[in-house]
Amino acid sequence: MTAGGSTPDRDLPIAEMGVVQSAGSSSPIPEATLARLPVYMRSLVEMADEGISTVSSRQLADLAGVNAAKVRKDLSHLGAHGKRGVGYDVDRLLAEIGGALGGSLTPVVIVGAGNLGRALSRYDGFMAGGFPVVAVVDSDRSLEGREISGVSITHVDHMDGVVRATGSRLGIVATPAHAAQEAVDRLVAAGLRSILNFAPAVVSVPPGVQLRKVDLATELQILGYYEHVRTSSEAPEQAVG
Amino acid sequence: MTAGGSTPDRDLPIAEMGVVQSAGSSSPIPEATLARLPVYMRSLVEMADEGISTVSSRQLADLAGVNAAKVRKDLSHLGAHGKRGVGYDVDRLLAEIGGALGGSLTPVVIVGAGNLGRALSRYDGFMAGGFPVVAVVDSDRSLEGREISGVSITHVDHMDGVVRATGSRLGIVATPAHAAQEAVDRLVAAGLRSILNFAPAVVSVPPGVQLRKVDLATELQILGYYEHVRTSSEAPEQAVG
DNA sequence: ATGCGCTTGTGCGCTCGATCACAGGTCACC
DNA sequence: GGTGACCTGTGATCGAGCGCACAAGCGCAT
Repeated sequence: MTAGGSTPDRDLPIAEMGVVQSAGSSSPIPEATLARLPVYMRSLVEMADEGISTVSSRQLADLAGVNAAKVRKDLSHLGAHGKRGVGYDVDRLLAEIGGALGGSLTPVVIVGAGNLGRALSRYDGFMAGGFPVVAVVDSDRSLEGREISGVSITHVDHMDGVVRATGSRLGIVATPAHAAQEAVDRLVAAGLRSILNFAPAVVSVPPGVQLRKVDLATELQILGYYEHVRTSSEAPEQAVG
Repeated sequence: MTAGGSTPDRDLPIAEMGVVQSAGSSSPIPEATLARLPVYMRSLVEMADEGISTVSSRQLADLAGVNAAKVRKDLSHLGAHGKRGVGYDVDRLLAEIGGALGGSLTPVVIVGAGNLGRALSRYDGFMAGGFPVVAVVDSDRSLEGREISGVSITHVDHMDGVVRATGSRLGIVATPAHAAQEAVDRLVAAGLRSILNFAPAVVSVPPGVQLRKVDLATELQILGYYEHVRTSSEAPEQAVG
């Protein structure tokens, strides 16, 4: 592929991060499906709690706010076999989704004990989802030793030891933008391969490391755009009286 | 359901929410582009601070971590005209992106003063991005009057008045899952048309209301999947020494 | 036992976004 | 003034995901 010296507009390579290839063992679940599985899971847990044992794609679709065909196609990726004319077994479905997503507990380390870091450390949803926060590190030595919901803050210089001692497998970056790249680098150096970045900064990771981004300000700006468009187009009609 | 006799798999209608149609006045910027504009903006601000006055699509692409062609196509949606052979004028580009995204300040109201709500209220990135948090409401009366970074908490029953008094245009839902739908309903009733939901729940809104979702637990579960896949495929080689 | 209604699983066409490649325009330098 | 290096804007191609529609399967009522 254009090996020689041509390539007019070649741009930067950019480590592909669409779908992790890894050793394709069992299931290459598409990203879009992956993002919906947790939503299905929550609905299924509720149903299980209510004693419901069977669910149709349509019911699940309503609860999850998506299309029924999409639900079926999503579940087909799990090798989940529902019964035609009946539906899916709630418990079995829960087990299958749970199995696909990793099942057991996955410990998390959070970098940055500022507003956001502290809030995330205390966020019940993580623990409930099987992601206990087992470590919090920060670059501020004055925070060292302070406790957040049972976890004491460690200095970032000791990250390697903390990650090893706690068995952390997922890293969350909740630092200011200017510290994000270093935080990520340190997490990678400590052996982590999956990182969630909350800092409003573009960071790069070596190939093989999964990096996802949650950009709070950007989300608001997107909403702001629609709000802006709406008000702009409504303004002319506003002054009626 | 299944009222009529036809429509084999008709499923629910689901209020379209792909691209807001509104009165298509000036620019139907695609979602994907929209999500990148704030990233470009941050890079451009940095460049402007450094006194750089011109930028090529390639440079901007490097800073934003994307493809140069994508940058050009994105910017073309703004009617942004760079000079061939030269690049884009940084200041002008900033003005154009800012204009497209809404420009001026857009006040935000946050529902839910728990861990997450408080953290978001204090999040500098919002203010910096032009989204000052002007109101925080909660259903817990014991929090009433307490201050968070200059804003005092109001009871949710007074939401209408607070929204009107503060001129809030964007709503953020940071409640527990079970309270999310009601929070959204109240925001809509108060006249807001753009809502960002942090609660891990599926909520529905009437047509014409923009609803975006940030699902923290889901993000972790997606990472957990990749981590799971990776470790599963590496496990066989693990037991050596 | 048999028919009928309900539900799954999936092939198909469509839309959207990403990337490539190139023609057209601009500037600097000689 | 001419030439070459550089950069933008965009048409074309490609792939992913979505929704539809339907054939195949299952269970209940009779």
